[in-house]
Amino acid sequence: MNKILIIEDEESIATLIKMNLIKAGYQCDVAYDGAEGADKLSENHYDLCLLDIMLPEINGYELLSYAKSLEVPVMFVTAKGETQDKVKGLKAGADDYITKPFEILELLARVENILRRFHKTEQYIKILDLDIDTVSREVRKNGKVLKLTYKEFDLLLLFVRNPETALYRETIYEHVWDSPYLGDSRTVDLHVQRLRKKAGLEKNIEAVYKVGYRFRLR
Amino acid sequence: MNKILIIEDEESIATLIKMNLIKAGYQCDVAYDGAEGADKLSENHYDLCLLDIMLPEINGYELLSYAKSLEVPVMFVTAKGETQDKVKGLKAGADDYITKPFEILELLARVENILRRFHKTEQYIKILDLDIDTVSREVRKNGKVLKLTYKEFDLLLLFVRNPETALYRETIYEHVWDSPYLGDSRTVDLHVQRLRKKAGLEKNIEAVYKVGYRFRLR
DNA sequence: TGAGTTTGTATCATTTTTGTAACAGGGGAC
DNA sequence: GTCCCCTGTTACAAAAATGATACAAACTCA
Repeated sequence: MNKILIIEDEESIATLIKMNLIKAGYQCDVAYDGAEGADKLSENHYDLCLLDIMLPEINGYELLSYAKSLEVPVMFVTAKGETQDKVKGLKAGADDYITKPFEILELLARVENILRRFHKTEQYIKILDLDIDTVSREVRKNGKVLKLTYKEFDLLLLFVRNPETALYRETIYEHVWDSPYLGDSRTVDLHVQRLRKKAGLEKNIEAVYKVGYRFRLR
Repeated sequence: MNKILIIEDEESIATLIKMNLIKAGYQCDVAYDGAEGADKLSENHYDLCLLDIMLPEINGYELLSYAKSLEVPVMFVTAKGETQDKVKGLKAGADDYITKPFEILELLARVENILRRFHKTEQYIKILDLDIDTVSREVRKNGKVLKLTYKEFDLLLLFVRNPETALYRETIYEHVWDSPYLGDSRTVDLHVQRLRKKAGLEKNIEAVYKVGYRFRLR
């Protein structure tokens, strides 16, 4: 699961980006100023940082070098016409930049591109006898398309991106349902059963007693 | 089929790039110096030009402006450490750059990215049994002109430019209506129905439950 | 101005997804 | 070995999403 930090002081833009990234299957945090951004960077591991150059308090370049020191790839988000900033940003080591206003499709393409470059994500995932296309949201097993529902697909993605990992129900719920887990619900279990059955993963998704489930590759 | 011109004097590198691009499904020409490059650019239409900066005879920047005048996207190929060149290249209008030595996967990703970005300005698109002229905004199906409305045309364009992709309603709305999607509106759906009917794409535009729609080529 | 288009909302029918409940069975803890 | 909690399974009903149709507002073009 890829985690992206958005550092952007304009709330509407931050929200727009966040919504779209979440839809595309990423996990997102937002920081509204440089200080908050630096805090979040130090507290969590992120796979990518979208960074607005013009920020209150700490400016973008300082944050850039901080992120780089943590080996987090950075994509600059610049306002239109600030060509000098683009150049400066690239010199300073940003991995990409995008100019506001931008097409959401372009943003997604660039995000994917960066993550792919840093070997974090792929459009196609081949695992066991499954071929997963994360862009078309299709899964094939031995060439035959599986009819997975929205949640089943997200659940499968979580498993294949975290193989051999004991995933807590809480973790699963929060990733797939994107809302806090209130405990005491069989929802996750039921979806796991359905996924197991549809994808023929009875042997590969195993229950971990009192924890949740684990995806086995063997 | 996308056609790519590689202008590169080092034969081993040119061959390596060519081989990989062909394998990835592109059609390739190679020019070994600037003069040959300029000739080929004038003789054929290319969708992308990969351009080495350090060339005998004509240097990369002159070729860049020539390619730009023909509206051919250009990606600079620079040797490592030539940071100044990167900056200069971007300023001069290159659409992307890549540093030697590079990962083939990265090259392919970047090529794809550029083509995706520029595909949007292609005048003629032939797909399935449709002929689309993006300038006159006319669509023919088996030679017969379809009477599409403004929004229907934009919607069709979005689909044909993103085939086999699960497009979210948000994405569709923001692209075609060019304003933020506020959720909970059947507008996109309705336009999809109309487009399906008028263009006879009932089989090709399929609903992706809880997501939006997907354009199928098969 | 007025007829014809285009566009978006509202409504209803149908299909699909999702989550709760209830019960059965099995694996740990002791 | 026994008991109990946890997980597997099935059924069902609520909720949500999509397709289809009708209609009204907005816009176009003569």
